[in-house]
Amino acid sequence: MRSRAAERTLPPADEHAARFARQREADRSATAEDYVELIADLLREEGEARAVDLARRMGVSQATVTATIGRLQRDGLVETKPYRGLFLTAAGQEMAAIAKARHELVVRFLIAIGLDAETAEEDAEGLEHHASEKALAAFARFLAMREDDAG
Amino acid sequence: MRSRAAERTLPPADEHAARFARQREADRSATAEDYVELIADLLREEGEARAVDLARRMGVSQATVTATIGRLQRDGLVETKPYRGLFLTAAGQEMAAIAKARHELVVRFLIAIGLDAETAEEDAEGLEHHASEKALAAFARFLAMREDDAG
DNA sequence: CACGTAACTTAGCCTAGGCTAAATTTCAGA
DNA sequence: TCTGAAATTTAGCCTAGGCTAAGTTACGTG
Repeated sequence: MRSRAAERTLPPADEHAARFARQREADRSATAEDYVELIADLLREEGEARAVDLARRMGVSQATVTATIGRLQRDGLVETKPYRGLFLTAAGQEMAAIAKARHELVVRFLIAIGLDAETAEEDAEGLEHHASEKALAAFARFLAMREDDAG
Repeated sequence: MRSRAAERTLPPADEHAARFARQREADRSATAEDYVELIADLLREEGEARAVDLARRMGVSQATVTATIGRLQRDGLVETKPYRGLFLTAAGQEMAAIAKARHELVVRFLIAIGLDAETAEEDAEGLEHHASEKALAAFARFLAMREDDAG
C-alpha cells in the first residue's frame, strides 16, 4: 500500500548521484574484466590467446582489439610484445579469477531461479558487472539455502 | 577431446560474439532509459523537469546534460525548447513507464532474496539494463511463488 | 628458404559521454 | 522595470571504444 499517487520515488539528490557514479564506474571496468576473462579462458583452453580470436569472440574488429589491449597494457593487466600473443600480468590473472568466479556464481544463481543454461550465460555477461558484493552474497546465500532444502 | 581440466567454458565464437553485441546494445540504451525515467519522476513528483536537477541527480555537469538531452531529442524521446523545461514525447513516456516497471520489479526481487532496500535500489540501477525478458520473467515468477507461500 | 597469407598494427575517422570556462537567457526581487 | 543570480547553452577539450583501409610482421608450406 502506498500513500497517494506517486510518492517516494526520488532519493536525496546526492545519494541518487552516487548511484549513477557507481554505475559509470562499473561500466568503465566492464570491458577490462571481459577481456582479461576471455584471455584467461583462451590461455587455459587453447594454450594461447591471439588477438584474432579475441576479435572473433568479442564480435569486434582486430583494430579495436589492438587498441583495447593497449589500454590493458597501460593499466598493467596484460603483457605482450608487438605481433605476438597475449598474456596476463599477476594483476590481470587476479582480475580474471575474480571475474570468472563471479560469472559462475551469477550463472548458477540464474539457473536456480529458472533460466535455461544458455539464457543464464547471456544474462550473466551483462549482470555480473553490475552486481554489488552484497548482491553476490545474497545470490550465494540463496544457492546455499537451496542446497540445504535439496538435502 | 582436448585436455581435461577446464572444459566447456568457451561457447562457439559466433554465439559468444552475439552475447557481447547484445551487451553493447544494452549499454547504449541504458543512458536514454535512465534519463527518461528520471525526467518522468521529476515531472510527476516535482511538476517539472529542469536540466539542473537532472545534472544534480545524475552527478554530472549541466553541459553534459544539455548534450545528452540533445541526443534524446534527436531520438524522439524528449521535447524541449531552448532554455526551457523538459518533457517526454509519447515514445519517451512509454520508455519511462517500461523502465520504471522493470526497475521496481528488480528492486522487489532483490529485496526478496535478502538485500536491504537501499542496496536493492543501488544494484537495480545497474542490473535493470542488463536483465533479459526471460530473466525478468523469472524474477516475477519468483516473487509470485513467494507470495503464494506467504499466503 | 622464400614467399604468400594470415595476423597484427597504424592511421584516420566517428559517436557517446565526460569536463571546464565563457557566453546567453530567464526570472524574481528590489 | 531593471538587474543580478541562477539556469542554460556553446565552445573546446578529453577518453573509451567502435569502424575501414592500408601497411608490417610472422610463419607454414611448397
